[in-house]
Amino acid sequence: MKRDAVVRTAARAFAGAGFHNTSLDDIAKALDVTKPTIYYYVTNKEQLLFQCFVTGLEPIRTALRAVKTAKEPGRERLNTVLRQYALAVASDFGWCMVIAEHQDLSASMSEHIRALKVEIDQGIRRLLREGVKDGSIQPCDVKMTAFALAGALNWIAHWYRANQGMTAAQIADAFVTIFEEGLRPRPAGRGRNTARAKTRAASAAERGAAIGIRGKS
Amino acid sequence: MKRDAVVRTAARAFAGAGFHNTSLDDIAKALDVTKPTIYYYVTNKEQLLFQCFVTGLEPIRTALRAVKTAKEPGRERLNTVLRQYALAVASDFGWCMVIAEHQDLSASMSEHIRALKVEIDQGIRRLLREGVKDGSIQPCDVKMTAFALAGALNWIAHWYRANQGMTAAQIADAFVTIFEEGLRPRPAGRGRNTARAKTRAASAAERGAAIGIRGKS
DNA sequence: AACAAAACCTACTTGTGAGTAGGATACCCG
DNA sequence: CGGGTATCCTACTCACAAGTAGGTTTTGTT
Repeated sequence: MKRDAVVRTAARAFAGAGFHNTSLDDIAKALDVTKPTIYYYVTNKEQLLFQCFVTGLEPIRTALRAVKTAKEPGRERLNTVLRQYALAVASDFGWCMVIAEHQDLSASMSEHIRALKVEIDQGIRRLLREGVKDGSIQPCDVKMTAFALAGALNWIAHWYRANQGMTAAQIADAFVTIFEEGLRPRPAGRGRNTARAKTRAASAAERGAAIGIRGKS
Repeated sequence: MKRDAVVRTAARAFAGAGFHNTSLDDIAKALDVTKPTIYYYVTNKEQLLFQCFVTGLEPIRTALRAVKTAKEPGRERLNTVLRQYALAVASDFGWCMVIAEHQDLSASMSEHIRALKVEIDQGIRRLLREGVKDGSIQPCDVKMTAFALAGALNWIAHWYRANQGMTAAQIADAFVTIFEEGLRPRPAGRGRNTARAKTRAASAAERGAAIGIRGKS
């Protein structure tokens, strides 16, 4: 559907200049059409953002549903979701689903979005709880941990640019490792992933800011 | 200075409705003055945002400078900075320093902000490297770890509201613990913070979304 | 009191961007 | 070929918010 192309183009435009700094004329120009054409496919600028939102969130919801029936331990299932999460955030719609503010949406759409986010949040907490129960995850403050995970992953949308060094999948792996291992040194030799722990020590002293300005990564 | 009150009020307004959804008339009304009065204290709407930015970032920079001379191991120094970071993000200026986009600033100011952010990022990476070197931090991908830390902390600005359960300091502690321990279970008994590890298992099954909608936390 | 500087106001201009009216062209199906 | 539908256009309206012109009040100082 052409409508999808409109939404995708809008998502890229929003990600590039921000929602309020992107006029519908801009989007139209990127599509080589005029503004009324956009309105033929969508009713609102608001609805456009909403669509980006939902489209971006969808793969995460799917992943959450998928692991619900899996028989792996909680941590593995969580990791699966986190990887999909990272991919989604690094997609064209990542910016919209993460940065877009509910202030820019009407009450009803805002509530809809909120519901979707709550669903994802609860799904992650659920996996955490189950992981703790089956012993694959360290006992922890589930709520805060979910916030930390979501924050770290969401933030990817701020700094990730495609075709600049790492792929989204590599980033996902790196993050999973970081969250699994923790900063405090673990007794070496023991545990099952000593090998992996070694590969990840490749730290590059490149320039760039973790805080969220787009520059050299 | 009254100018500070203007900036602080602006910060709160921006945090509440977003930069573009906040008119200077709004800010003026919140201060019980009129728009031209704002322009008496500040030249631009842009400069207003810029000031919020710098004000919010300042305590983090200070903390980074402070730990530079400390003699503690890297992990302890990093934790100190992370705690200060969390406090800053949870402050009135948190939203501005985290969410505000460089798109809304002129080239020069944007560059200025970027420099400050790079400074903080590099400071964190430095602490990570030093921690790895002195053995207080697990070998890891320093760049990605800095991104994950910054992301998790920055995200606090999206969901934290003062006077709703946790204080900023408690959140900071929770996050530090999460990042220190990691999700993968550690061999019990050993290590120095078994006690702390117990206290943090207090997970409450409250409702709310980690993704960033403001509701019941 | 007198004067100046600081602080603040009312009443504008102006640009921009969302959204619309109404019409033209292209495409499809009998 | 003819009529209907889908797609897209030119040319507007309109509201809102940033920023300004120019004046008034308040405050401090000698």
